[in-house]
Amino acid sequence: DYQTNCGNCRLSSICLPFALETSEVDALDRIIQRSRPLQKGQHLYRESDDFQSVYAVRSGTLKAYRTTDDGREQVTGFYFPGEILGMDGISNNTHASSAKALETAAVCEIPFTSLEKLSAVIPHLQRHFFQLMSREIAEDQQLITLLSKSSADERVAALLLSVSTRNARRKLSATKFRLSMSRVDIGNYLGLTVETVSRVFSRMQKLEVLKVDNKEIEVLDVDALRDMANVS
Amino acid sequence: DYQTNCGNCRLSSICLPFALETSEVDALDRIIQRSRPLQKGQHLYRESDDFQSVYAVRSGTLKAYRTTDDGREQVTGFYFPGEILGMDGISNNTHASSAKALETAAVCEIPFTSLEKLSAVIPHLQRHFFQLMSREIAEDQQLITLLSKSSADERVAALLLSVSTRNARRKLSATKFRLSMSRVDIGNYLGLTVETVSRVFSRMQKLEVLKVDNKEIEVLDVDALRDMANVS
DNA sequence: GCTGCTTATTGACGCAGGTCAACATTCGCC
DNA sequence: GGCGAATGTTGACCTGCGTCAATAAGCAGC
Repeated sequence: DYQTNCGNCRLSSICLPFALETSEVDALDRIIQRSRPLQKGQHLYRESDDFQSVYAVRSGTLKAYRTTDDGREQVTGFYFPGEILGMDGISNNTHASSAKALETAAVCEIPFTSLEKLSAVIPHLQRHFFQLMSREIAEDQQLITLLSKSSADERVAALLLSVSTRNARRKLSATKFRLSMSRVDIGNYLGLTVETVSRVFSRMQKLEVLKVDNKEIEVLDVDALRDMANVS
Repeated sequence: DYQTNCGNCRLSSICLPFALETSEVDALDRIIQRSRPLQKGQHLYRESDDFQSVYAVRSGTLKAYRTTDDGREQVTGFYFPGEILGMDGISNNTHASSAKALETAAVCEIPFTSLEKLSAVIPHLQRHFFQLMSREIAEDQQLITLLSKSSADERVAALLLSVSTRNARRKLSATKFRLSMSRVDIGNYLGLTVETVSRVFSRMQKLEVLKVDNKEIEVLDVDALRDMANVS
């Protein structure tokens, strides 16, 4: 099958609580389903699908988005390997957003009822999922602040720093990476138009903060980028 | 003391899972702490306080906000009776936002470690808190969409409809109510300036969608308001 | 390689909402 | 009830980003 188990998964440090014992990891492993990879553009789930599972990204990137009442799309997040998505579906037993692969991607499916049962007997696991959801709330609130208060430059800088940090966590380069999402998706996520995103990239390149070659990004001056994002 | 228990609380339909048995409600009651009311302007908790508890609003209104790196404030939510706040603190054992009373307000304090323990033995309760957190995520995502895609008119209309709905849930008037938050807070929450909020209210009044008398709002034409908010 | 299609860049222009300023109203406090 | 401070309203002006349009660069399929 597609990958043996959580015990030898190098993403488990991001995805699982530290404190699990081997027997507990095995129990979790038994409920997790690994299926064949999604192709670029394929959906993992769609808005208003029945909610069954949450998903951990094994490889590739996904975007989550919801469709507004007037038919437009709002990207609500990007998900990288080790990150978990689908938790917004728990409240109504219906997915509140859709999730689509931005490139070939593999996920671990975690059936939620099994997870609940297991959580009741593994306190660390229950705690872990409470924490994951809480983190998602805190992150959404940061995005809210970004959308409500920041300029185009600040928004783009903040996204780049976020991608950079998340890459570092997976032992990838924090300064040189490929953006798997299109400019449209970036703009949509940040509440900007494609044109504005493109202009910000150009400006940052002119200021020698970035080197931009289509989706390949190199951060030349992290401090300057931090300044632009207004973070300490 | 301040209110006897959850069993006879008329907000329990909003705040608790339906399916709890009497003995389970009693168990919950035993961990909940009810203290004296907060005065207007008083804090329930502050950003970076140790996280101990989540809180259910018993009466009054609170606002949650976080302070940005450059010292400005971002209002992330308003909390009405029956609603639960503080869940963003779980992930770091530190509150990610501050909560302040907008008027005299009473809350039930729910110590989180006790809640976790109880959740492990009352499946409905565990489920309920997963759902509450999931709902918070879904609501934040709606706000994200609002901030990212909507005009000033749409934002204000959406907020008014939200307040209206939440009033209705508590058997209060859906069309005539007092906004406990200031124009500054509304603007801050919606990513608008006070002036813009004020102008939108004036415009809606001129269009006979609302009657505005300072904080007293009467919705004269719900359908028009829904149209302005772009919802079906 | 070429062809058509999708995605990205750049420029010119307009407007929704921000900013600044003056004034009005409300509210807490004595 | 009166006073001062905080909050809300309205107007005039300005600007950052959206819109529209033209062009360029990637990319999949043949």
